[in-house]
Amino acid sequence: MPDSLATVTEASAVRLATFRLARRLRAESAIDAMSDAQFSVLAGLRAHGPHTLRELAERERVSAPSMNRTVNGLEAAGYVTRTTDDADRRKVNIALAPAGEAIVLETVRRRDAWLEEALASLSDADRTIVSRAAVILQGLATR
Amino acid sequence: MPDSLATVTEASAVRLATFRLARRLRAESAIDAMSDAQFSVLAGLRAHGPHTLRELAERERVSAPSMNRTVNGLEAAGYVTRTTDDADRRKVNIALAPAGEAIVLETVRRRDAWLEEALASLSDADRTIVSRAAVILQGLATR
DNA sequence: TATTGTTATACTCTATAACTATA
DNA sequence: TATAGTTATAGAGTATAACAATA
Repeated sequence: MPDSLATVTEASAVRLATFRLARRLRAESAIDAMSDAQFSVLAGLRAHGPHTLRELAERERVSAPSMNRTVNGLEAAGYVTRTTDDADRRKVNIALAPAGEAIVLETVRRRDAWLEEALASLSDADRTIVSRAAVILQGLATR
Repeated sequence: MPDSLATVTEASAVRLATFRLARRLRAESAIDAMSDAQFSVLAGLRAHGPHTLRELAERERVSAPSMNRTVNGLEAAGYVTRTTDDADRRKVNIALAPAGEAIVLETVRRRDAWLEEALASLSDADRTIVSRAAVILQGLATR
């Protein structure tokens, strides 16, 4: 029943706008060869500092073996470093390498540049609405 | 808008809110076993009707062989149907099966239910801001 | 014995190259 | 010859089960 698609509720309008904008922003990246999974790990390390493998796996809601593979790729590319923990030698500390930080910063710069240009096309009133909504929506997502 | 520092901050806030909300909403799904790639195809068929393989691949910005595999899985699960086009027998029409439509509707229902509850916690003024922002942001994402 | 990380194995999604069937 | 779809092959990300090292 295609007619039901015309009935756009407030919630579905927010859902559609969120997914479409996220998809558009995700396309702006410093490196085509970098997967979402890899970038998410780099961004997590940039925002929250070094993690053990287990901590990274939990943050990304992924299994430890899966995270191990992703970290293997990032390490091979020189984006992260792996060092055994001195206090507990079972643990491995995974930290952002300079090349990894550069990727995060450049990707964020590109995404914000795209958004900046898009926002510049709006009226002052619309920009104010978007700015306020960003604060409100972030509160909803993290409550 | 001359203040470029304020502009960057505004863009960053929109970017973070968008990614966090999208991630939170994506977690609400009818079936754990369904991947994002599979669900995106079903949602596209639901919104825009039957597609050829090539059309689906272009819509999802994926190669034809990759889409062929995804469609194979969806067909094996009974979520889509494949029928040879009568007018041009090289083409295959891929359409949403009832079971596939049920998955889309249930996932959308869960996501909107989560969002409705979240929006219900807001003041009327904040809700109005979010509703108006949804329209504005969707315009930006699809321009 | 419990925890941390890794390896073994398998399935999905991604790609490019090459093939078949049809126009 | 050109187009639509599929198959062949390979790499990355996902999982669970099993293992080694360490606490």
